[in-house]
Amino acid sequence: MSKRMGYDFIEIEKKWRKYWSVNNTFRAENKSTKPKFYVLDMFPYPSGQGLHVGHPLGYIASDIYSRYKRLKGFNVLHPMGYDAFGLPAEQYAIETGQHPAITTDGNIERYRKQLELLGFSFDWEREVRTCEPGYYKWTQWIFMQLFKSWYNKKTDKAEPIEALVKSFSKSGTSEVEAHSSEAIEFTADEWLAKSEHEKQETLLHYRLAYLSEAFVNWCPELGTVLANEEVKDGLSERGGFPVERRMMKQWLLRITAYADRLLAGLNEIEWSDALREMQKNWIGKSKGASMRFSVEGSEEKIEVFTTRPDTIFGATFMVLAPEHEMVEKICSEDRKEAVDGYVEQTKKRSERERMAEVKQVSGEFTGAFAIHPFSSEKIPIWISDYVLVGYGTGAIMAVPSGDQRDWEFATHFDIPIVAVISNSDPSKGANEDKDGVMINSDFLNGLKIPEAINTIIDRLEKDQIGEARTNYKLRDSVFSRQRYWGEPFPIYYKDGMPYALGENQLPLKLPDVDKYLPTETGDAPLGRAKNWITEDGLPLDLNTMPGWAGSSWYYLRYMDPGNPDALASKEAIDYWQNVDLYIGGAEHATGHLLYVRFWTKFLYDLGIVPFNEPMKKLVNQGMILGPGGEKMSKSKGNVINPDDLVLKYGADTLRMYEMFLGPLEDSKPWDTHGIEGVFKFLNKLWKLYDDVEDSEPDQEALTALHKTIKKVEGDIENMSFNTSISAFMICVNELSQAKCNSKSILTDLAIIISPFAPHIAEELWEKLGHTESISFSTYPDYDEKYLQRATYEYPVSFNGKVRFKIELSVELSAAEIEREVLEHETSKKWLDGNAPKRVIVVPQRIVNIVV
RNA sequence: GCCCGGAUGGUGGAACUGGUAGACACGCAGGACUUAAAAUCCUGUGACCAUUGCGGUCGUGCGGGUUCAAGUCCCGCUCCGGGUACCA
Repeated sequence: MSKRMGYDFIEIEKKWRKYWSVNNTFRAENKSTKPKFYVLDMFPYPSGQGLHVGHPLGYIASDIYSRYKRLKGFNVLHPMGYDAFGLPAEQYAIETGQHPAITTDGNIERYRKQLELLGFSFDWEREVRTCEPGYYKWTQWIFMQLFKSWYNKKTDKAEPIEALVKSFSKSGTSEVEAHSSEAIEFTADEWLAKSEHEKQETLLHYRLAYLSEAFVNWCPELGTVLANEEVKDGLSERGGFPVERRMMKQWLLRITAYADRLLAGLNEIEWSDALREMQKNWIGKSKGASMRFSVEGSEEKIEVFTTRPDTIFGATFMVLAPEHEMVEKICSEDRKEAVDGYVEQTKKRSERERMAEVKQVSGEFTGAFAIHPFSSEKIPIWISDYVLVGYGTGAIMAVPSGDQRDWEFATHFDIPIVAVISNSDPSKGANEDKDGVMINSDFLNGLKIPEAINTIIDRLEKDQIGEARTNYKLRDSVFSRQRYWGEPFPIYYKDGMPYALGENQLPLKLPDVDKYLPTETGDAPLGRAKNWITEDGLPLDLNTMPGWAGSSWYYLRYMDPGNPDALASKEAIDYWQNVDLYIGGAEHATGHLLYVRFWTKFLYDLGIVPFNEPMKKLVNQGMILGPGGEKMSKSKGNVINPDDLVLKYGADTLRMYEMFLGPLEDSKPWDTHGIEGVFKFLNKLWKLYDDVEDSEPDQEALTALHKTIKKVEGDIENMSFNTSISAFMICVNELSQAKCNSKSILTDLAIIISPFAPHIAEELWEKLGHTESISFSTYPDYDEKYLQRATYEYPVSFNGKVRFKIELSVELSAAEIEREVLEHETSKKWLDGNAPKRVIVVPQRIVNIVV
C-alpha cells in the first residue's frame, strides 16, 4: 500500500482503453428505466490528413457531458460515425485510380484509432458510415419519399402524390393548394386527357424532389454543380475553383415549401442567437406585393415583386434581370444589338467578377415600355445585372426616390426621379425610411406608409393586377451531383420521365466504373457503368446525391444502426426522441443544420418521427488556431497532431488541456507550453492517492471537496469546462496542502474528475478497491453545510476604494457590522474626524463608507 | 454597407443577477534539494511612486454618463473576429 509509483499514463491509458472495449462499458440500450439523454457530435468527414488538435475539442466537451450525465443517472446515447461520401476521396481516385471506398476505409481506420486514443465513451457498436449500402439504402429511401410527396398548403404538411393525382382526376387543380414550381390550372377533364408523359411532367411541378431546368452553380473544374452554400465568393468551398451560372436539368428538393416552418421552429430550439439569425437571414422572408405591368404593344405582362407597393407612383422605370425570359420578346429592333451584347457579357462574367464590380452601374434600355397601371404613363424597361433572376420575379419596378440602387441607376442614366414620400430630397439620394406621408401619389396622397401599403394592395387585388405576397430568399436546393462517390438516385427513366424504383430494390448499389471521370459524351461518371439499367432494361439516373444527403438524417440511424427494415425502428425513435445536445462547428449554419431540420420536418409529416426539430440544444465549439493565431493548415505547417501529445503527456492531460484553453465556444490559439501545467496537476492528483486511509475527513478537506462538487456540476451544465479545470486544480492544491488522505474524500474526487480524465480516474478508482468501472458510480451531491463559513472577511471601502479588510462573524446584523467597522482603527484614519455621510453594508459582500 | 460577437497583466484566461479586478495556469525572477542536470518543492510577479516599515497613485480598447459602488448598466466612438452581400 505504501509502495509509491509514478503516474504511468501510458500503461494506465492502454489498460483502460482495452477494458472499456472488451467490456462494452459504454453500450447504450434502447430501453431503460433511466431517463434518456442523447449527446451528439457532428460526425467527421474522414480526410487523409487525420485529426489535428482542433477536431477533438467538441468531442472532448461532449464526452465530458455524456460521462457526467451517466453519473447523474441517465441512459446516455453518445455515438460516432463517418460522413464518408465526398469529393476529396473522389479527386484522389481520379488521380490514382484507387477506388474511393478503399481510400475512405483507410482514412476511417486512422480516424478510429485516433479517436480511441482519446478515451471517448462512444458506443462503438452504433458506428455508422454513410457510404455503406446498409446506410445509404435509407438515404435513397427518404429521397424516394420526397419524390412521392407533394406539399399540401391546406394541411400544411407533405402528403402522398397519389392523393394529389386523385384530386386532379376529380376536380383538376380547383381544390388543390400546393407548393409548386409554377401556378398552373387545369380541369379534371384536361388532366384525364393528358398523356402519361404529360401527367408525369405536370407532377414534377409538385413533387418535393423534382427534376427541373434551373440556373445552377456549375464548377467546370470539379465537373459538377454545387449548392448555394457550397459556393463562397464565387469559388467552390471545396477546392476553391471558379463557379459559373448555367442552366441545367437537375434534381431539386422543394425546401421552400418548409420555409415558414423552418423559420417558426427557430423559436423552439436552444441554439445560439447568431446561428438562428443566420438561418433566419438565409430563409429571408419578406412581405410585400406582386403586381403585373402591361407592356406597350404586347400581350405580355411583366410581374414584379416589391416590399414597397405604396411607392408605385414613384416608379419611373422598370428593370429586368439580363437572364429574364421576357428580355428577348420585348426588345425593340434598334436596341437588340446593345441588349444582346449586355446579356452576353453578363453570362460570360463569373459570379466573382460580378461581385467585384458591385458599385458600378451598368445596364441597357430594351426599347420597350410598360404601362403604369394607375397613371397610364409609359415606363421604360431596362435590363441590368443589379436585378437577380433568382430572387422574386427577376423584375422590379424601380423607384429611384425610395431605393438607393434605383436612385443610382436613375442618376447614372438620367431617368426622372419622383418623390412620393414627404421629407424626401431626390437630389441627394433615396429615402428608404418608413415614416412620412405619401405625396405625388394620386389616391394615396396624405396616407401614412403602412396605411398606403394596405390601400394599394386592396386596390391591386380589386383591379386584379396584383396581390399581397410573401417572398423568400431561400431557394430550392439542387440535389444532384455529376460525380461518382455518392448515393445513386433510385430513379429510372421511361419516355424521358423519371420514375422511382420499387422500395424492395433498395439499396441501389453504386456500380463499378473504369474511370472516375465524365464520359466522352459529357455524361456523369455513372454513365461508364456497365448495365446501369433496370431489370426491364430502362436507363437509371446517372447522378449521385450531394455530400449533405447522408448527414441530413444520420442522428436517427444511430438509434438503431443495423436495422434492415426501417431507417430505425419506431420503438428506438420513440425512446430516444431528438438530440438533447448537439456539438459542432458554426460553419454548417446554413447548410447541414438547415437540411437536417428540413428532413426532420418531412419525416415528421410522414409520421416517422414524433418531433419537429432534430436538435433541441446546439453548441458551436470555437476553432483552435495555430500558435500564431492563424488557421491550422498543412500549407502553413502549423498543424499540431494530437497523437504526439498523447504519447508525451497522455490522453487525460490532452483532454483537460484542450478544455483549459478557454471557453468552448471561443476561438483561441494553441500554445503547447501550457500543457505542462495540466500534466503537473494530474501528477499531483495521482500522488494524493499514495497512502489512502479510511479515516474521518477533516472540515477543511470536506469544504474543499464540496465546493468543488458544486462548482464543477454548475460549470458542466453551463458548458464552462475551463473554469471547472481551475476548480479541480484548486481542490487538489488544497487537499495536497492539507495532506488529505481520507478515502471518502478521494472517492468522491475520483468520481467528479472522471468525465474529464477518465483513464486516471478508473485507475484510482480501482486502487480504492472498486471492481466495476467508475462510469457506473453516482455523481456525489454536495452538502451546503460544508460550504457555510462562520466568518466573512469584509472588504471595507471608503468612497468605493478598498482600504482594509476585517474578519467578522456571518451572524452579525448590518447594524452590528457597521459598528464593528467604524470602530476599527483604520476607519478612524480614513474618516479623519469626520462623521460618515452614509454607510452601505451588503452582508457577506462588502462595506462601503461615504465620507 | 448591413447583422452578430469581442477587446481585461508578458501570454491563455477568471470575476455569479453592479459589490475585494487579475482566480487558475503558462512564462519570467529568486531560492531549496542535487557533484551536476532533469523532476519536485517554496517565494515573488498589473504599472508607477515609496521602500526602513507603513503605504500611496493609476489601472479592464477610447470619450462621456448613471450609481454609495461600473470590467459588468446607458450614450457616442476606435479596432479586431465571424456571418452576409446588389434580396427589390
